[in-house]
Formats: sequence, structure tokens, C-alpha cells
Amino acid sequence: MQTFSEMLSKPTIFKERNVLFPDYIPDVLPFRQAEIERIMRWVSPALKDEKPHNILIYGKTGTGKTACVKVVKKKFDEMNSGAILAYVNCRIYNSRYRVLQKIIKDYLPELDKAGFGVLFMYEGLMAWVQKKAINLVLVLDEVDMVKDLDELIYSLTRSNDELKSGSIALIGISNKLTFKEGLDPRSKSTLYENEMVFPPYNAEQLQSILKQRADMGFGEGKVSEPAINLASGIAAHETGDARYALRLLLKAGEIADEKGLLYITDKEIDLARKTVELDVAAETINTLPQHQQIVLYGIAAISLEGSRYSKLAPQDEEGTFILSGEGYEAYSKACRQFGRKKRSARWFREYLHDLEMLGLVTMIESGKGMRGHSRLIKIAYAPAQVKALVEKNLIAR
DNA sequence: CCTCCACAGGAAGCGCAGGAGT
DNA sequence: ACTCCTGCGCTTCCTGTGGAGG
Repeated sequence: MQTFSEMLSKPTIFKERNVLFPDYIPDVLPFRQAEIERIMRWVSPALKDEKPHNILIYGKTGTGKTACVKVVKKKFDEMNSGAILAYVNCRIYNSRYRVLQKIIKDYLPELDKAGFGVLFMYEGLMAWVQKKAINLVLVLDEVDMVKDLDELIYSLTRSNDELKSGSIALIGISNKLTFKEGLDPRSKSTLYENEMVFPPYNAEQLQSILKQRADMGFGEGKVSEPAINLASGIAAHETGDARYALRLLLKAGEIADEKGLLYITDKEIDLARKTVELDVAAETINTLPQHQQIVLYGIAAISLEGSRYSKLAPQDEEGTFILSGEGYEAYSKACRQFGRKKRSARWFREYLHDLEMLGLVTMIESGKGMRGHSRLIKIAYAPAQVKALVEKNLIAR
């Protein structure tokens, strides 16, 4: 058993661990200067007491949307004008009520008493904006999470007609390109005043981002060039997600620490990828409905035991393929084991389909040697780990 | 050739919960 | 408060597919 001081005095490869975390915003964002300047230009009217433009920012996860806006906010705040740029994460504050409440809490704490209705908060906010002639820019990050978005947008933008002084503008950030469909045309047109799309980073860009962070996080020359290239290649191949790339780097650092290494090579990155992949898979597995987890468990179990028909299945890749029939048997057995009532075979196929969509299993058409249309199933992740994970989830309740 | 097997996936229908309307 | 309706998860039933085996 180690003591805390022993742990803390252990040599570490990290120099500044924080810079590898997803919420860290560097002073300079590579490849996003143009985007930052555009946002600055659009919000700048607020600094000379005019109403700025509404903006909608699109882009996949890890393309730097939030980071850019935060950089703009920092510069905005440094101007020390009367204008305010408020940031709200709608994943947490996911309704009109909660968004209003959050703003009030941050800027009008004297009004922050529980139990006031939406109308009261709204009018309090308006009175404050008008009295102090504030130009308020409201950033709604992950705006697609807001349940009553139409009402929120409508009440906030329409309020500009009523205000005699001051103004309210919106910056929406979303990573779903499809969320606009469900919107009321009126709120659509206000939000779409200015639209901006953040493209994913390509491999070279990710490479230089990782280089920058690696130098800051570990010190120069601590991460080998092949390691950087591998990590950026993996992330670029996925979705160009910088957050994922950084996660690989952080995990590789932790692995290096465990092994007492002072240098990160592509071998550590490769190990990191496996654990990060499994982490990501574990997150989706944990949120899966019970029976889909049991299906997965059954398939994992039978993959470990060995498929009865495995000799019939193609052996071109490693990993065991199983037949859907024996998959259903395994699922039924798992249901008995966990004390759950089993679903019909028809629904089992539907579950399999869902699991395939989530990338947790892969299925191929059975070729020769099999009768009719059948499918061969294989789990995408290490069966032993998957099995243990589901077991933990289901035994707890 | 025909029949059967082992499965895929569509259609209909059922009970239930949660929301809208009154 | 109440009904009504709708969507959802699921079962049951059914048709289709294509090699295996007689």
C-alpha cells in the first residue's frame, strides 16, 4: 500500500496536465483565427451600444466551437464596456425556465429567489436591461438541448421591440445539423441571421494542435513524432474530433506514468486508443436499455465459450462469429440468469439491429454452408470486458 | 425436383403511459 | 379532475429467401 506522499513524489511525465483536458482553452487557437474574427466582428456592435447580430454556429464535436466563443468572450470581457456576453450551457440549463434562471443568478442575484415564474424572471430581466441600457449577448451552447426552444428564442428576440434602450442578441451553438427542422419558421429566421459552419480538422491540423498541446503538457520532445502522427491519424479518421485526439494523448501520458516511462511513443498511443475506445463503448453500454445489455451479455458469453457452429463461420478475421439462433439461446439463458423475462425472438432481432447501429456488434450475411438468409454476429469489443460491465450494471438492480 | 429448415423482416394488434383537450 | 388519443414497446402471425437433404 502506497502513501499519498509516495504517490505524489513519484516521477511523472506530465508537466502541465491541465492543458490536455477538454475544458482547457489555449490563448491561441490554431486554424480558427478567421472564425474568431468573424464572431468578433458580429458581436462588436454591442461594444458601441448597438444591437449585435444573432449567430448560429454549427459543427461536429471537437471542432472548436465552444473554444472559439470562449476566446471571444475573454476578449470581450477585457474591453470592460457596459455590454455583457453571457455563456449558458443548455445541456445543463435545458429549458426556457432554467436558462432565464441561470442568467438571473449570474447577473441579478437579488432576484434569485426560488419559485418565481417565467414571466416574473423575464420581466425582471427586461427591466434590468432597459434601465442600465445593457447590450446583452447570450451564448446558448448545445442549443438543440432546449426543450421549448421556440418559446425561448421568440420571447428573447421579440423583446428587442419593447426595449427602449439596451438589446438582446443570441449566439446559438449546435452540433446537430438537423435540429433546425423542428423549429418554428419565425425563430428559424431570427437564428439564421448569420450562420457559420465549423469544418472538422484534417490530419495535418490535428497534428499541429497535438504538437502544441504535447509541448505544453509534457514539455518539448517528450512525445515522439510517430506518436503524434498516429494520434492525429486516428482522430482524423474518426471525425476530425480534436477532443478525442487530446483524450488519446492524456491517456497515453497516464499509461506512460504507470510504466514509469519518460517518453511517449506510438506504442502508448495505440494502447491508449484501446482503452479510450472501450471507455467510449462503456459509456454507450451503460445507457443502454436492460434487454439490449442482456443481448450483448449473451453474445459476449457465447463468444468466450466458443460458438457451436463456429466451424461453419468464416474465419477470415479474429473473433468468433455466432449464429442468430444460438445468440437467442444465449440471450434466453442470460435472462434466466439475471431473473428477467425474455423478449420474443422477433424483438431480439430488433435489439441486434440497434446494437449494430451503435457499433457494438457487427453482422454479416451468412454465405455458403448456411441455410437461407441468416446472419453471423460478432461483438465489436473485448467480450470479457463487455460481459463484466453488463454484469455490474444488472446485478446492482 | 420438391420439401424443409432456420432465419429475416413486414404487418397487425395489444396494453400501457403520458400528454392534450375539456 | 376526467376522458381521449397517440406513440411506444412488445408479441403474434405471416410471407419470403435460398441452400440442405431426400
